[in-house]
Amino acid sequence: MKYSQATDYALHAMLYLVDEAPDKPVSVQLLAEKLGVSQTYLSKMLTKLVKAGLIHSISGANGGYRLKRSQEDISFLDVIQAIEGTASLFECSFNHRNECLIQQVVVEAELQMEQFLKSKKIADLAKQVKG
Amino acid sequence: MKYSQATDYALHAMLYLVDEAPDKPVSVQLLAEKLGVSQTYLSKMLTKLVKAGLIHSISGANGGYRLKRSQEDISFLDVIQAIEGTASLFECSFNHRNECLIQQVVVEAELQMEQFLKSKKIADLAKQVKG
DNA sequence: CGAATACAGACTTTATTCATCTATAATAAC
DNA sequence: GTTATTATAGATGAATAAAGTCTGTATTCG
Ligand code: SF4
Ligand code: SF4
Repeated sequence: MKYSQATDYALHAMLYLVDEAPDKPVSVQLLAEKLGVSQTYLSKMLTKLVKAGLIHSISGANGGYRLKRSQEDISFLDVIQAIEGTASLFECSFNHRNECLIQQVVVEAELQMEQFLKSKKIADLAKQVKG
Repeated sequence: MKYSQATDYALHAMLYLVDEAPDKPVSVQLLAEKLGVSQTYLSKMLTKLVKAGLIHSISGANGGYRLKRSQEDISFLDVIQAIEGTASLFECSFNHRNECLIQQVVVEAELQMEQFLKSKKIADLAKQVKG
């Protein structure tokens, strides 16, 4: 049970954008080169980040990707959930709704983790890397 | 990204053992029937639980599985880690050891979840189901 | 217009999960 | 000691998901 590698790429891409893209949009070509992954593959993840409202895309020449929200607001949780989705770690086929105590325990546990990941911002990391 | 179905089976099996197996060992045959899964498949999970030290196995006629530790000590975390292992959710191929800030964040986040799962005991759930 | 860029869908390959089958080892009952 | 009953281990196959590629389309700048 692991995060997909796509999450790895997305986190690094965001880290790059936060760190190095103050004004000009960054193309997927450049990002893919930096991360050592193919353009078309990386573009799928960036598109997910766009749909999650984390970054903004600009078509056409000189286009690319740019942060959308204020940097300080983008958390690890935002990026991870954009890629991995928000489904629970535990989902049983017998859906004994509202009465599944196992599900309740796992969901609450996940909430603990999510709360922490929400408090950690990508920008904090970029600062640390620089300093 | 989800827990494997094996974890689902293992949790239900443990729940059964905690709830209904005070003295006599329970055979994999009975457990498999209760859970609606094949014996050989379920036995793999039970073997993992044995190796994790949660239950005890007895070969031969009238054998089966029995809880090992005191019931109250067996947590969700114990069962989940017995099946899923203890690897981190995030593991990057470039192993920039000790300096990977992303890894540090995720590991600490996991710790939050694990702490919660450790505090929740299987026995608590069995009680709730009964009452 | 033509080049550069993002986006979308079909497709392939690879890895993991899920599950079964078969064989072996241990032990209780007879 | 033989037999029935149980757990354990390993090989194998099927189903599903993840990882990655290819091709084509839409948008925008110059
Ligand atoms: S109680 Fe929850 S986990 Fe158990 S069978 Fe019902 S839905 Fe599934
Ligand atoms: S910093 Fe961490 S996540 Fe990033 S490449 Fe290094 S090991 Fe991988």
